[in-house]
Amino acid sequence: MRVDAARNRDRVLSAAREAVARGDTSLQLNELARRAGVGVGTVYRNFPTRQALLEALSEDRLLALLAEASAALAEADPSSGLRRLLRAVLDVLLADEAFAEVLAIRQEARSAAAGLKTRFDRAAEDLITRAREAGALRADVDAEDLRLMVCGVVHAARNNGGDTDSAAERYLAVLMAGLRPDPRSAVPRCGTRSLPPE
Amino acid sequence: MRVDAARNRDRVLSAAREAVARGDTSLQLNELARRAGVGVGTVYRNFPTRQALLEALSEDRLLALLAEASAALAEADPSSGLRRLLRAVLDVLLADEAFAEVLAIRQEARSAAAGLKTRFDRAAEDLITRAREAGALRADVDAEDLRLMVCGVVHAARNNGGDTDSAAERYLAVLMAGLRPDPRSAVPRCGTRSLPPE
Amino acid sequence: MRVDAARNRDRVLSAAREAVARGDTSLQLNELARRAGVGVGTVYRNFPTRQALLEALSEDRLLALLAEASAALAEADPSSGLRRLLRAVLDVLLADEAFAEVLAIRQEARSAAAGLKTRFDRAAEDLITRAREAGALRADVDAEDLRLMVCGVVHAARNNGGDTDSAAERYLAVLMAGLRPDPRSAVPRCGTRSLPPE
Amino acid sequence: MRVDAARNRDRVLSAAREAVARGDTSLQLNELARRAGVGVGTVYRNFPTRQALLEALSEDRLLALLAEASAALAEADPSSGLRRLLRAVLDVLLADEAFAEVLAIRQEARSAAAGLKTRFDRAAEDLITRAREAGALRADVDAEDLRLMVCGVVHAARNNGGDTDSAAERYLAVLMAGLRPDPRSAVPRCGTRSLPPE
DNA sequence: GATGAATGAGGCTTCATTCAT
DNA sequence: CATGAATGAAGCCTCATTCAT
Repeated sequence: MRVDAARNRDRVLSAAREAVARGDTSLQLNELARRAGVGVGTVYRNFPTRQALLEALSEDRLLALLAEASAALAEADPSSGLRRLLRAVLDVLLADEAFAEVLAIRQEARSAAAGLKTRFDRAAEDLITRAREAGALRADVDAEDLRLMVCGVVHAARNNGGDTDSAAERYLAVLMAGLRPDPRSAVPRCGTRSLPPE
Repeated sequence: MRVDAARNRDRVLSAAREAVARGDTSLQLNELARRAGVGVGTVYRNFPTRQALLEALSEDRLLALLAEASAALAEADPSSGLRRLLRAVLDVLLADEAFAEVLAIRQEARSAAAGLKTRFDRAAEDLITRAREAGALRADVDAEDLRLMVCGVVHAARNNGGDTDSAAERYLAVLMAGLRPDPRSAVPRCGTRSLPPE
Repeated sequence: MRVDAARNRDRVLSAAREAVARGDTSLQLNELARRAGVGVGTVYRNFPTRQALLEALSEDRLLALLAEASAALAEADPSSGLRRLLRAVLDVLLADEAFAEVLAIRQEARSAAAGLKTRFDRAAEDLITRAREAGALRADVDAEDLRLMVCGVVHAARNNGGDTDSAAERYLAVLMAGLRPDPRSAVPRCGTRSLPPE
Repeated sequence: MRVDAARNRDRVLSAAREAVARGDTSLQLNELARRAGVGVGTVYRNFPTRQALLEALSEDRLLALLAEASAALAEADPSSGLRRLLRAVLDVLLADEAFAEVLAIRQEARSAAAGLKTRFDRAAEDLITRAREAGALRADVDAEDLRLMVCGVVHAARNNGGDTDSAAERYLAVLMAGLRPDPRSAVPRCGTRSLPPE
């Protein structure tokens, strides 16, 4: 019966993913059960609350982002590593509207997703430290800030009247530019290397 | 009886403002009627939908921001004028959580608020153009982008675990830094103006 | 509309009384609404909880019992006054199964029924004191005790396999006999008036 | 495997006893299975209904009461024998809230508990007859009446706002006093036996 | 205009029972 | 025999909106 149970659980998750893809992030457990062709009780057994379902949906995403963070850390250039990670977060958020809730909202529960999020923040912190030491990142932002600002970018882009993706593109560019340490405060003298060599 | 009607409308608006100030942005018309000491029907007559109420609430805010835009345009320095406006928007959004919905969401209706928002965007556009010509602003953002990005900043700050205001402060700093034209593309030369010669 | 509202309220109460009379004391608000031919919301507006409905149902009963208590107090013989009241309580409980919940359960809410119950207990206390002073009632029971013991009598009688009423009759007789002060402790001497004159 | 089955059954019973001791008499079979560390199916096999479980739980109690009835019958004084039995019933009921359901409710099934209850009633009947003949018990109560009245006493005591045990104590005293034959009908004479001559 | 009672669809959740493994 | 996942009817309650007065 392990197999059956797993299949049902997957059906629910699939239905949820489909709903999110359709742009319906309400994730009503009853409705989901109907769509998944499964009893309400089954949904409730697996995911007692919408939040639990949301977190289950997010685990894959978080694992992918963790992998991305590792890859970013493996890059030689701290700045481009960081850029890569922010991009990756942005892409996931654009693809999965519901995921923003998990990434933005402060988790209270002791859950797998909360753990992964913490691990992700730690990985990001490593990148951040490295970038900061390389002079590529301003001093007053930490992993949580970055995470939330990317969420902010997506939030803004989604409300844009035109193309969400291209808006996100531009807003991310603004964010990344804004993350460079302030040249005025950092290297105020002309003739120094405040710019990368062309 | 015109007076009575106006007073009732005001009562509802007051109750709504109070609710928002309390952090309750659900603005349930029934509940509001109760708090305002007014029949539900009265609320519905004046504000057929939550959205209508929201927009009514926003008119003051939008007028204030319009005034702010004028003042900003009156400033000598284009860059500081722009900064001033962004700050003002941020402050209003921090003070009024519901206002973000009006500022961020694409209006459909032919409403007073929609008109004011358009006027605000136009005023901002003036500031933007001036700042861009002064080389203080990157080329790829318009008034809508700015508006939405500030909403994004507030969105991010509100989800910050610590102090919302200080987070907003930092995020706005990042945004403003990011809005400067990319020094790499600008071919900056020591002692020259920061814009490429036309 | 006051009239309409009152009629609806009464319909619900009637439906509830009918249900109780049928022996259904579950008083499910949805079901009641259906039977009363009224929207669920209407029931919930008038009686937010089953308990509230129960108490509303009880008010008549409690008023009747209060009147009975007055009448009992007006009787010359303390003992027969008390007997009369216990009988009255018993009769009401036999006629209305749901009423036992109100009479037995400790009310927490500030409700009309709670107030009436308190008033009833006070009235009973007067009877009790008088009977006690007349040597017709043992010293170790108060109004609450009497109330609960009559509930106990009904509880027992309802579970009797035979005729509930006749069982109640007998159990009440036992109770009333048990309430007389213990002749051994009270008037231990032969030749005194421990018995009423024949 | 017979051993396993028995152990499982015992686990369920233990869990049920524990629940009752905790004051939870709902005895939900699912919940019980979880607590007992046993599958739901196992619970259902052993106790198809809550009632069945209740009766299984009661067998010990009923056996104990049967023993008590024998002991009471062995006492020289009919009156004190009866008192002893009522006390014992009361104590069991106070200790086990669920047991009242078995003792009070009319059993339908052909069950072990029903049989024991009948045997108990028969044993009580012996005591009753003896007490009646000794003039210590009124004529209009039988074993079922006594059983139910003690249930009534517990019912009343549980609803008392103060200490359940002390209330039960008092109510039992009232019951026992009430069980004595009515002195008025007995034509009592000073110095004579309290029974009329046959 | 104002009132607020009425409506009832809609969403949520539990739990007794079954049954595939 | 044991397991425990699955089921879904059944109950609960809210709230946006209408409409009789």
